[in-house]
Formats: sequence, C-alpha cells, structure tokens
Amino acid sequence: MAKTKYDQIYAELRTRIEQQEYGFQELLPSENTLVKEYGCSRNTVRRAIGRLADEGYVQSLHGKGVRIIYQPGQLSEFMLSGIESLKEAVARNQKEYRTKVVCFAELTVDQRISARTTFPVGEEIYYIQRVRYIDGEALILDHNYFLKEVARDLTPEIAEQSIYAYLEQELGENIVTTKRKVTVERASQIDEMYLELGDYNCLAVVSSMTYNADGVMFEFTQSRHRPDKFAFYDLAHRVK
Amino acid sequence: MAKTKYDQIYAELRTRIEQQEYGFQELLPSENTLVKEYGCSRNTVRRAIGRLADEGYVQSLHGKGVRIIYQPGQLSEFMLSGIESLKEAVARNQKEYRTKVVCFAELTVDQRISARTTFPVGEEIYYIQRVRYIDGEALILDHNYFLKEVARDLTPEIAEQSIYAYLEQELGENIVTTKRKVTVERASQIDEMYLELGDYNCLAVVSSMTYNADGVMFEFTQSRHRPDKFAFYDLAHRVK
DNA sequence: TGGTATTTGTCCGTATGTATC
DNA sequence: GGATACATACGGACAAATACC
Repeated sequence: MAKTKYDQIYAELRTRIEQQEYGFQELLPSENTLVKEYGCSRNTVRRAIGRLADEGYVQSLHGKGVRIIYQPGQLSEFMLSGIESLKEAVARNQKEYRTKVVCFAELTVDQRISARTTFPVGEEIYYIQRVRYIDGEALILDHNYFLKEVARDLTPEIAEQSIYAYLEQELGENIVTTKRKVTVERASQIDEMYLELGDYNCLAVVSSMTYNADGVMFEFTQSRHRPDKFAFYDLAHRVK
Repeated sequence: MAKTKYDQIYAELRTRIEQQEYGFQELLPSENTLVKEYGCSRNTVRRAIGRLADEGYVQSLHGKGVRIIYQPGQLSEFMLSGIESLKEAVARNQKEYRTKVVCFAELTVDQRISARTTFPVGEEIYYIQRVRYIDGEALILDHNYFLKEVARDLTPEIAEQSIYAYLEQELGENIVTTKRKVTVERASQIDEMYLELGDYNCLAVVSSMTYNADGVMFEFTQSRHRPDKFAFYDLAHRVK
C-alpha cells in the first residue's frame, strides 16, 4: 500500500503512536535517531513527521523534539474527515450500511443548478438522490451532481454501490482535492420524508466540490445529515 | 511579515492568484522557471507550491504542471477556517462585533469537567461564558476553559477584548495546533436565553482543543452558533 | 554564567524516477 | 525517442532554540 519511503516511515510511526508505544506528551526519537533506524536521509524522516503533524498526531518543538499530541479514543467516533467515501468510512468503523437510489436523472445545467453547483450552464450532468442507511437507520440524504464527461456511463446500479470506487477503478480517475462547507439548514419536506428526524427541525449539511487529477471540478454534492448522528472533524495549524 | 524564503514565494504566488494574474484553470510557471525567477533552489519553490496546494489554491499534475483551482469570491463568505480568533475573522470581513462576558469563574477540574474537556482532574482553570454579537445580533455562545497555569492572570476585562491577543502579545504564548469537532445539538434553555434562535430547536456546536508551542493543551472551547449564521469551511486532499 | 552538544528549521545542489507532451 | 515537468531521495551546510554540564 505504502509505496514511497516517507510513506512507510509515516505509517510505521503512526502505528506506534496509535498503539501507544509512544505515549501522549512524550517525545518521538530524534530525527537523527530515526535516520539511522530507517537508513534514509533526514529529509525523508522530516517528511514523514510533517505528515504526522498535518494530521494532528505530533507537534514539532524547535530545539526540543517532536511531541506526541495524539490522545487515543478521541477520534474513534464515526468521522468523515479527509477525503473518504461513506463506504470507506463506514467499513473503517465496522458498521453495516446500505444505499438506496431514490432518483437518477440526466440533466443539462440551467441557471438555477449553476448557481448552486457552480457548474457552467449547458454542461451535461447526472443528478442522483441517495439515502444512506447505517446500521439500519436512514442517516443521510445525498444530492449528487456529476459531470457526465468525467463520470461517464454512470448507472443506478453503480450509484447503489460506490461511485468513487467506479471512478477510480473503472475509469482511472483520481480524486485529489475536495472543498467542503458545513452548515445547518432547516429540514425540508423531502428531508422529513426520507430521514427519521424525530423532533429536530434542522439538519447538518455538507456541501462539497471535488476535483480530479486534471484539476477539473467534476462533482458537487450536498449531504444532508440527521443531526444527532453527525460529526465533522478538523485540524488547523497556526502559520506565523 | 514573511520571514523565510519559501514563505515570501508562497505569499507572492498567492497574491498573483488572488488578483487573477494567473487565472482559474491556468498553469503556474514551471518549477524551473520559478527557480530562475526567484534565484533559489527547487526545494524552496516546491515548499511554496506545497502550501498553496494545502490551502486549495492549486493542484499539482505530474508531468503537466501546477493548475490553479482558486475561484475568486468563492470563499469570501464569513468563514472560520484555520486558526483565527473571532475578532480576526470578523475584522477581515469588516463586520461590527462585540463580546459580553456573562460568566467568569476560577475552578478546579472535577470528574464531570474532565470528561468533557480531557483536562486532568485537579487542574486549576478559568471557566468563561461569552456571548458574541456580530452586527448587533447575538450569534455565538462560547464556553471557554483555559488552563490557569498557561493563561495566567486572565480577567473579565481581557475576556471582553481578545484572549488570544493577550496570550500572544502579553504572555508570549504561541498557539500552534487546534483540533476541532463540529456537531449539531439540541438547543438548551441557556442557549435560548442568550441567542435569538427563532424557531430553530438546535444549533451548530464547534468543540475545540488548542495546543501551545510546548505541545500542551491549554484550552477547551465549546462554541454554540445560531444555525442560520454558521458556516465551517474545510479542504481535504486524497492521499494515495 | 557560559560553552558545548543536541535537536529542529531552512536552504542548497544533485541524481534518479515517472508522467505528459 | 526526446524534451519538459513534477516526485522522490540523498547529502551537506548553517541557523536557531534548547538542554546539559
């Protein structure tokens, strides 16, 4: 899986941290120690550490060392961080899941859709509505807009499995960047029809735009989540 | 402001992109071209580009070039991304804002607080409740927990201004990493007392843990937002 | 207090691999 | 196949912050 050297080192260090071989607030072995251990250059070790820092496992302290700030269990809840399809996230959390396609259409982008998705007017797209069940509960209502020229020959059958798997494995498309926005919106009648909202009158909405390896935005998705089962994680570093 | 070379290059390229000197979907000059232009090594240029990619301005395409995926105006909405105090974010968006401290207490962490904040039992902390008004509207109710040994001599007067400014300018503390979680929760009576929720029965909750330059978590904050004025932005890259 | 070793941060130059055109 | 462009990796130099004696 891990192809590059720094990726292997990253993965190994991450495992050690997650298994608490290195504990919370301790220091990692110094860069020079790791260089000897892995028989690589300092740059390579530093890249691995940089990624651990990016993902909130460690924090570098100039002149001191690299401190572990990972607290076990803290992120073990159901999460949708990074770019991960729902299927992947659910599998990682050992939940049972199912998708039902409630609408599958081929459309041309008009003014109204363009305003919402930023796709240019006139583009050919697939529009899909999907309900996501996790452990038997209807938790998410997805509205997907895929550029037809990228996600070509999409079918309801594929949409019921994994669109991402299809794009990557069948079409060789690489998903690279996703921009996301989290908001809270009032529940619509459609939301209430598909999701069991109880007495909540609003829900969590994740709007996302996804770019492929050519830098083309080919997907706009609005995911409407039942509020009590929703969590979104994030990590930020202050840049001086 | 920009102290390092890669930081200067990053800032300059970002400006050019934001001013659309390089437009959406165009390619950046090649790394070698930039090396000549800036008279630096390729590593340095690559670091600058790497940061632009991290922040969603560009996307590197192996063998092709670096494509600009920044769309002006798209992120101009009120956003709370990166680590930014509310005061900073609001100032950047030219809004009028005010903070009212409704509770200021010094506490010792007990079992209940520890479970919520992950601070160890027995730690001395400040507990502060603040209502944030933006353009005259009560939009956010903050519950702050600060480690007393780091945020020493905090006062209600400081809390009414900017705690972050106090920590950085007066105490010389550097905020480095923040872990955040966004959820949706049912509105409590306290929420309804301070925020004008209309007929919303829930709100957006951002829970965050902040670490200083020593890798010590010194702040836990729960920000409860009026749902109609809340937005949280994020950017993710797929790691192969 | 001061000097030395350790550790991380920045930067450079070079070589090789891989993808695109 | 050759030229161009990004990706990975190595090794070395010096600076800055910290730790230790």
